[in-house]
Order: sequence, then C-alpha cells, then structure tokens
Amino acid sequence: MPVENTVQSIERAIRIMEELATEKEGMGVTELSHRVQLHKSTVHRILNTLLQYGYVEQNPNTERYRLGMKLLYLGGAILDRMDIRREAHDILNALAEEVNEAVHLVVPEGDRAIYIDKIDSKRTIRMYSQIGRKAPYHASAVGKAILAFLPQEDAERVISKGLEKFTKNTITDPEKLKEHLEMIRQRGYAVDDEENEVGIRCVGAPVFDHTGRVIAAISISGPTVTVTKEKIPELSEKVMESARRISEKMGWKAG
Amino acid sequence: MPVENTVQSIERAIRIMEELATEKEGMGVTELSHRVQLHKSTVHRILNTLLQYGYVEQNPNTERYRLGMKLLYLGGAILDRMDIRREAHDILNALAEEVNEAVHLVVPEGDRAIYIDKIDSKRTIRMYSQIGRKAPYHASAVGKAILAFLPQEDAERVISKGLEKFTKNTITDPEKLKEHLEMIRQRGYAVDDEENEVGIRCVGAPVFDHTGRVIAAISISGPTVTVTKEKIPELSEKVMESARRISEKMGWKAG
DNA sequence: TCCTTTGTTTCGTATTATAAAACATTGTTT
DNA sequence: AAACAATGTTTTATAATACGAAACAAAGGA
Repeated sequence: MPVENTVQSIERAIRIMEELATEKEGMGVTELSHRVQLHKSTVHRILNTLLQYGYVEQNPNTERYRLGMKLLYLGGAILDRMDIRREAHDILNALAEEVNEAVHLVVPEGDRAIYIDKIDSKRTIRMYSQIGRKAPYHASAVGKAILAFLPQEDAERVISKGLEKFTKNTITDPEKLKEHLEMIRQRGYAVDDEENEVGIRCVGAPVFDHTGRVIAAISISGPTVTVTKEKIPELSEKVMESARRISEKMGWKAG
Repeated sequence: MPVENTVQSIERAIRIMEELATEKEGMGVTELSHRVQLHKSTVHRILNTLLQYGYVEQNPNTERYRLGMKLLYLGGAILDRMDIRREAHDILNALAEEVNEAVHLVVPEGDRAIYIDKIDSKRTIRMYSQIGRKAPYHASAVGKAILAFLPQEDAERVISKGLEKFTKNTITDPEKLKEHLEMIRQRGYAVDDEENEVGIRCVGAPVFDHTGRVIAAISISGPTVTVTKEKIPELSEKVMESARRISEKMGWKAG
C-alpha cells in the first residue's frame, strides 16, 4: 500500500522488520525476500543497514536474521513515558497472584486497544499474549470496557467501521453491540466469552483518569477450562476493584 | 558514520527515531532537523513515512512528533522470545518485595549489558532505569557479575577496549579490574559502589544456564541513602539466592 | 566431482530521494 | 490592522541514491 510523500526504502525496511517480528527464530535472506517480494540483494542491503545499527542481528551459525535489541531501547522509551504502566504494575501483580490467571493492561491506540503490560499466570495451560499487540475493541473484554465508556461519537466511529467476526460468538450486529455496551456501563465490567479467540475467556474493567475519561482497561484472562462461567461473578468483582484502585492512582474521583 | 552497502535513507530514519527516543514529549520538525542536521523537508518526509506506519505519532495540538506504538509491537516480539524473562519475573518480583528496592534483569548484548526487565521500588526516592538501555560491563554490578564469569578471552576483549571513567569510583585500571573480578568469582556477587552513577549503589549476581555459562545477571539497585554499605551483606545473600533460583530454572546444576 | 542452495558482492543506470523554494497557518509585535 | 516571525507542509527539477541482474564464495549433499 504505497502512500504519498513517503520514502520507499524506509517502507521496505519497515516491512522487513515486521516480517521478522513474526518469526522468533529469525529468517534467511532468501526466505525473507520471497515473503516481502523484493529482490534478494535489495533485501540483503536493507538487512545490512539494519544490522549495522542494531535493529537486526544475525546468528553467525545459522546465518539467519532476527530483530535486534535496539528496538528494545526504542520500545523501552515508549513504555517509560507511560505513567499508568508504573502506577498499575503492583496492582496487576497482586491481582494475578490472587486469581492465578493472566492479567493485562491495555490503552486505546487508534482503532484498537494495545497491550502495554501483562502478568502471566503460573498455570501449565496458559493463554498467549504479547506486549505491543492489539485487540479489537468490539471483541475483547478490555476493548469493550473502553468502548462502553468512550464519548458517544468516538464509540460510534469505531462501530461504524464494521465489526469483524473472529469466532461464532463475536458480536457483529451494531445494535446488539450497543445494547451490550449499555449493559457493561450498568455492570461496570465486560466479558469476552470466546468472542475474540475460541477457548479464551476474559473479564475486563475500565480505568479512568482525573477528568473522568476512560484511559485504559485491565483484564483477567485465561483458557475457558480455568476461567469458567461460574467464576465470572467473583472475577468481575476483583477486576473492578483493581481497576478502581488504578483509577484512583490516576487521579479519578468517584461520583 | 557511513558504513558500506547501507541505505542512506534508512540510516536517516534510524537517526530520527533515536533522536525522538530522547524526548518524552516529542519534537517539532524544525528542532529535529537541526538535531540530525538534515533539511527540514527531508525530515518531514521521513517523519511522514514513519507516521503512516505507526512508528511515529503526531500530537494534533502541539504538532510535535514522538515515537509510535508500532515500536512497542516490535519490542514486544523481542521480549517475548526471551525465555529467561518469563522464568525470572516472579523471582524478581518477590525479591523486590522483600528488599523494597529496584530489581533488574540484564543480558549480555555486544559490548554492554542490556536491561530486559525491572521491578521498580515503592520508595519515594528511586533510581531511574529503562528497559532496553545498556550498562557498561566494568562499571555496573550486573555487568561485572557477567564479566567475572565470562570465558577469559571474552573478558579480555571487553577489558582491552578500554575502561571508561564515569565517576571517581569507576575502576579504570585493567589490572585492578581483573583482581576485582577474581574477588567477585570468589564471593559470588558484585557491587557497583557509585562506579556507574554518583549516588547509586547496586549489588548484582550472575545467572547461568544448563551448560554452566553466564547468560544474565540480576541486581538490587537504589540510591546510596537506602542501599547503604551496611546492608550489602544482607542484600548480597538475597540477590545470590534469587540468581541461583533463576539459574536452576534455566537448567543450571550446582557443581 | 558436480550440483544445489544460500548468503554476499559488484556495478550500470533507472528510479528515487533530496532540498530549495514556496505556501499555509498561527502567534506575536508594532 | 498590518507586518513580522516561526512552524509545519507542499511542490518540483535533478542530482544522488537504491535497485536488481549477474557473478561470486562457501557449504552440504548426491
């Protein structure tokens, strides 16, 4: 998708890095050039550039390339500017300890919610998640918890872009979603009942700042075998309590 | 520093992103073009490219540019491939809780040690640190803890590159450092006594893998007013115990 | 030994990125 | 109100750069 007034070679570098992000063990030049549909020597030259600056590293034995640690520096700078991450971390830790499931913190980012912190569960059967990844607003507990408390015109804009179907449980009817969001506003928490991913259930609650705006959401997430429907009442109380505590740390006042 | 067979415009994009990483609140086009010494319209075009792909974002009110969340996705992919981070996190949390100081996990990265996880202390007076940033081997507790257990030729290579002076306490004499590393090997822990930064003291210990190689280090770090010299014996025991537990999780066997 | 495959290097030139100039907008000063 | 200053954004001729085809080097397998 070429965009106007952009630098093509930078776009190519971006494509290459994003392709490398999908392969934990890295990739060779030939495979990568097939994937991004660029000539092998072009890919090699771009990789060499990224290699010189630490954005890519090469395994000397396998000669495969993978993302380099310099991206950690840049990502770390972003994490570091997020006050809410600092404020929420202990509360998330305590919550994860208490319920023994994965716990996540997300913030709104464009048309999706982005994971900015997580505490993994200690169970053998776990769900997979990754900082920096995004979740759809309408199909995730954290997304719905944010959507329910966004200003109406913002929520309308999200809904009007269409509600993609991820599983047979995903809410794809705008009217149905709006009713659902009203219910979330009444209850104070949201449930993703295998709407985003089969076999995963999440209970989420919104976080507010000093102006009363929703700025984030947290969730308790796990496989449906451990996050059962019977547990929802208990988990919802706990996630709301933690969200309230984080909100207060962000300057929110009840009422 | 131009390098051969590199793509100049990609290098420029990298320089721009790294400059933006130094300014939490972002920067305008004009300031940025002064800093990277490129024409304003060139900088603008590169920024626009990065903007389109989420690597940079622009505050609509101030028009300032800052790093974008896509870097969090790439950084998250790197964090996610690190098994040690997953294994160590709970142990680090417990340690931080126990000593009420900042706790860090670092791994070797080229000629420095890079921070890949941290637990901040709950005290009012804290030290500043950031995931993705690097510490010099010879002047940090984590660095020295790794250096002391590296194969001799690797340690020699590090030392032969010169020992930069950061404070009046920094060890800059190669012979003195080698004696110091021997002491660390005997004791099993390292101390950074305001060698990297005035007012900061750290106690670190190495982490080993199943082959017996040093693969990481952890530390307890804080301002000298709370991490006092009197506390070093106690803190060293605790940091070594935690490092040993992480080592075992990484497959290390004593003996 | 020959063949295949992969990563790396070379180099002519077509394409791309540059940067100077102009423009649009906002805030400040006279 | 008009003039000025400063900033971000757009336009465009062309110099510079990036591209990609071809060749090369090395390793592994038949």
